Amino acid sequence: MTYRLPALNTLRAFESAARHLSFKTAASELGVTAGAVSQQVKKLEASLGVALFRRLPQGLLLTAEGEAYLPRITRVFEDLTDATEAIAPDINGKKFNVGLCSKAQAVLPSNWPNHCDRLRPYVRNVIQTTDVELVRTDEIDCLIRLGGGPYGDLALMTVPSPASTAEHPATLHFVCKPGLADCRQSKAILEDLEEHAGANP
Amino acid sequence: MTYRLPALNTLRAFESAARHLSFKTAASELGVTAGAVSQQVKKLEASLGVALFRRLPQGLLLTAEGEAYLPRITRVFEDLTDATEAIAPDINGKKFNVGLCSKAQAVLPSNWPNHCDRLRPYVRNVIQTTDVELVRTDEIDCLIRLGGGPYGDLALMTVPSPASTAEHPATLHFVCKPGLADCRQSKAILEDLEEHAGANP
DNA sequence: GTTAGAGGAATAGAAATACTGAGTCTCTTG
DNA sequence: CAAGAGACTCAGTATTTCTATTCCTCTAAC
Repeated sequence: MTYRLPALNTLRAFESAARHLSFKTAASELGVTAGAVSQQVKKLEASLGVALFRRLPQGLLLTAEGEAYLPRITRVFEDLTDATEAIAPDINGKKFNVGLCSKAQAVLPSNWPNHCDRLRPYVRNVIQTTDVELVRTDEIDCLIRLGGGPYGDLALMTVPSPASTAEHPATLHFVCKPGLADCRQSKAILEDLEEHAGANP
Repeated sequence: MTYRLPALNTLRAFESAARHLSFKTAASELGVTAGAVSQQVKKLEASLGVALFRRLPQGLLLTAEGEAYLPRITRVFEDLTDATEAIAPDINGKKFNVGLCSKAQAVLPSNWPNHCDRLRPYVRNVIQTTDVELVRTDEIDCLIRLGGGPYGDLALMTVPSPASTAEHPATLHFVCKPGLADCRQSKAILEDLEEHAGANP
């Protein structure tokens, strides 16, 4: 059985762009530039011989075909994710090595991340550092700092810290590679930070 | 939602190799060399951190993981094919432009391919030619000849011709690009050739 | 109106990826 | 033992993809 299919990578660009109705947002989700997404989508449309988006000056709209295609493609990616996790659980389930700077540590519960059970499945170990380079080299999966930056090509998510005052503004920075920005581990940690930041005595 | 997935092209290599339990056969199905398939599969295994094949001197076997993965990946490709055909019927449904050499014509029903309705959905038109180059340039999708070759990088499938005798051995050659070798159109035409070759008065 | 900002399109060049082709190895077959 | 089949490796090449920049259109604010 030969499957005559569009280039598979172009489908990822379409799926993300269609969900967000924005090439720019899709680009940041995929960790590439908007131009790359635009090119991939165009290539997909050309290979299908069908327009999937309507480009309006205000932004994107899906055509009828794009509307019909999106849920099925999303479904395919979900199935693929499930199938892959079934045989290679580590691909999404691995535990994070977390970098934590001492100033950030100061605004977190003293035994973080063991203050409760929630982060246990997601965190392997925590090392004390402020070095963003360790994220780039994969020695740690994410870095939590109190302010700082900029971080260049890495993804930054912030959590307002209750330790922040008018005189001493402070925000927790969660830095990781773009590909990890939206995974379970990052989400769990961020959610926890949001809840517990400032809970320190 | 960010999907953390293996490189999608490596999945095609795996799917094909696993179905055939042969890198070489998979390679010819995909229209590349065996080395390319081998590399792609290895890359997939590395990214999953799981061995999918056992390489025995006698050939390939699937590991338990590969065994579990194959049907789900096949399913994903089928779903993808269905979804794609739903919005872009031409991707698999286009009609072939067929090249037919006069000698081959002589062993086919006189009004082929209109001798019955079966090929109507698959054939747009037929031109008389023996020029393989037209296949390479996409001016025709397949070429039917009585013997000949070799055809280099193109795919060849043969049908024994009843016109063949001990003195004059003859075989119908069906030549197309590798990617079209296993599609519906090719299958329908080949099946028909098999049935009707030699049916000419 | 004019101006600033946001988002998409187009392009050339750079970077990453995939493919080929030749040579090697092992096992099977005659 | 020789020949053949199939998989692996490696270097070089070809192709694809991405970036970075520039341009364009429309919207919104003044």
